[in-house]
Amino acid sequence: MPELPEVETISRTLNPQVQGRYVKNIHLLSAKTLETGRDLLPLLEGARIEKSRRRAKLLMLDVRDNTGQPLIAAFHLKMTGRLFVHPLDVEPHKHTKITLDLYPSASTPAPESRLFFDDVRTFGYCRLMRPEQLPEWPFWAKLGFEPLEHTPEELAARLAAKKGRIKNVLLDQTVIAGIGNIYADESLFRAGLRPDRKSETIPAEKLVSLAGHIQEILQEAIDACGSSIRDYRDAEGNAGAFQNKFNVYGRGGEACKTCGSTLASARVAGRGTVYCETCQK
DNA sequence: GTGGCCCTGTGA
DNA sequence: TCACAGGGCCAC
Repeated sequence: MPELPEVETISRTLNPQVQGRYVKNIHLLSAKTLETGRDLLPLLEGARIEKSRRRAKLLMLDVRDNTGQPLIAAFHLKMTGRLFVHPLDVEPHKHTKITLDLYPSASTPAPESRLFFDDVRTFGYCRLMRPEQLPEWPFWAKLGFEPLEHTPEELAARLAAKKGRIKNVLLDQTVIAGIGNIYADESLFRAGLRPDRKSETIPAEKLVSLAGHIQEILQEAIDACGSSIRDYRDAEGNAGAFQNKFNVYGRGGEACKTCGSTLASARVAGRGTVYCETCQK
């Protein structure tokens, strides 16, 4: 469930709790959660976390390993992944995949807190890599534009270059990165476009308008600290508030907030999709 | 382009 | 009991 605004919120709330901390006592409770970098794991013991950041839906930890070399831990939370910093008396549970202790300095004898990676559905993963290995990761290499770091015109040009149903295009991470099911549906509603409308039938200016709505909605969601449907929480355990502003997502069969007609439910791009047949053409 | 798969919890 | 939640990947 975490999409761009949720991962951005997690990164922002996680950063003050991990920045400059030293890592020890790493516990990998689920071997498959660490997709790559098993060989690099010993270098994390005593490593220093430089900062947390986000690219697409990936939460990235920039680390300096115990030999002083840069290392990257990239987490994909998929649907139910969570990153938390807990007090030391919190124990790992059934769905805890990774824990590591955080020390305020290299010489401090006792840890101050513990970072948890929990994931009920176990689709989430962590990849431990050298920075120079990032381009060799196909998913990373193919990631499209960051939607908030380009103009609507630039985003629209990307959208125009990809044929097919517009919702499929929005969910394609190689076109624009970071949009998931929620923000795809919400953006299309604001832009007045049906999710199954073919992108090649949409006029250029309408795609620019859609791109503007995508930026607007992602920014509003970041300002609201994301959307909490059931699982999502930020790194401090707080729920987001943007779910209260949904126009369509999760509202199939309810009244359109604009025109009052009953919102339609469908399957587009293999995902549950809600839209208004009156407002979206 | 579409649908199955990974996986668990939830709600009808 | 079973459909559904769905990101990304893979086979068809």
